[in-house]
Amino acid sequence: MRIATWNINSVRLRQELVLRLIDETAPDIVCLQETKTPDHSFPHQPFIDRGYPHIAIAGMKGYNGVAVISRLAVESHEIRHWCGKEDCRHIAVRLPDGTEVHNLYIPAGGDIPDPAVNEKFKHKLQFLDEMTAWWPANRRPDQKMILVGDLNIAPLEHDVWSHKQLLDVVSHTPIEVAKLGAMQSTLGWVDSARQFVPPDQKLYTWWSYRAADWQLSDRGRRLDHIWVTPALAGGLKAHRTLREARGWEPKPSDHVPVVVDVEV
DNA sequence: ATGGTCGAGGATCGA
Repeated sequence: MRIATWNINSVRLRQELVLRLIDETAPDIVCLQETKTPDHSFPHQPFIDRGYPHIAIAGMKGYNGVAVISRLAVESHEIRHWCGKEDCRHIAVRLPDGTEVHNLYIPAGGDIPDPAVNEKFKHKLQFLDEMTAWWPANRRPDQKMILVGDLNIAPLEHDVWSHKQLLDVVSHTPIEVAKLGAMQSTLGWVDSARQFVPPDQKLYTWWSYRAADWQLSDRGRRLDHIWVTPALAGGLKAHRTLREARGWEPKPSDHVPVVVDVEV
């Protein structure tokens, strides 16, 4: 199976770019985050026409939103809620063979890395805590599962352009990294990109819109991830981070797709 | 140290 994840930052504005990803990489399943549209205005038809008729979405007006677009049959889907909010950050699909794909958009967390003064950061940490409790209570490491999405955390030193300068910047603070690590440990989730790109090598999936020249400054972060359970880890075959998509015209997302091949 | 740019939706808010 080939699976892709991409924070698209408005699926209506960038549906042509999603089709370009499909044409260039031929994934079986595409997971999107920040679709930013209610379900009634999600653009189903372009994906159906491309051979991806199995679509599961959880959208809302203006913010967040996740979608799974598949050319493989999907047996069922489930929209999950966290922190008492219905804010469209998690949709899971179950394939006929029992494999589950969990598509996540973890809260970004605002600017100030202090839960006492920043409600958004508090929400991010609580979201991680709730998920960390949920996985071992509801799923087993021997179940075939893929967790993808914009996790809004760059856990490793070389997942950011400057480890030192980002230690107190939300997305790379020690408390977030520790909580993401705790969630990863619950089922022994394997970080697929780092199975192919050594941890001492820089790897990013996001570059700010605010840079004058994203390529020149190259101040990126690896916020987008594909994890698999131990049951699938031995089947990992390939990984691509599509850095070039940061320059796709006319209006690139600030995130790029990550694509993984895994035997299921 | 600061400000820089996007998208949604029609003023700010969130990233």
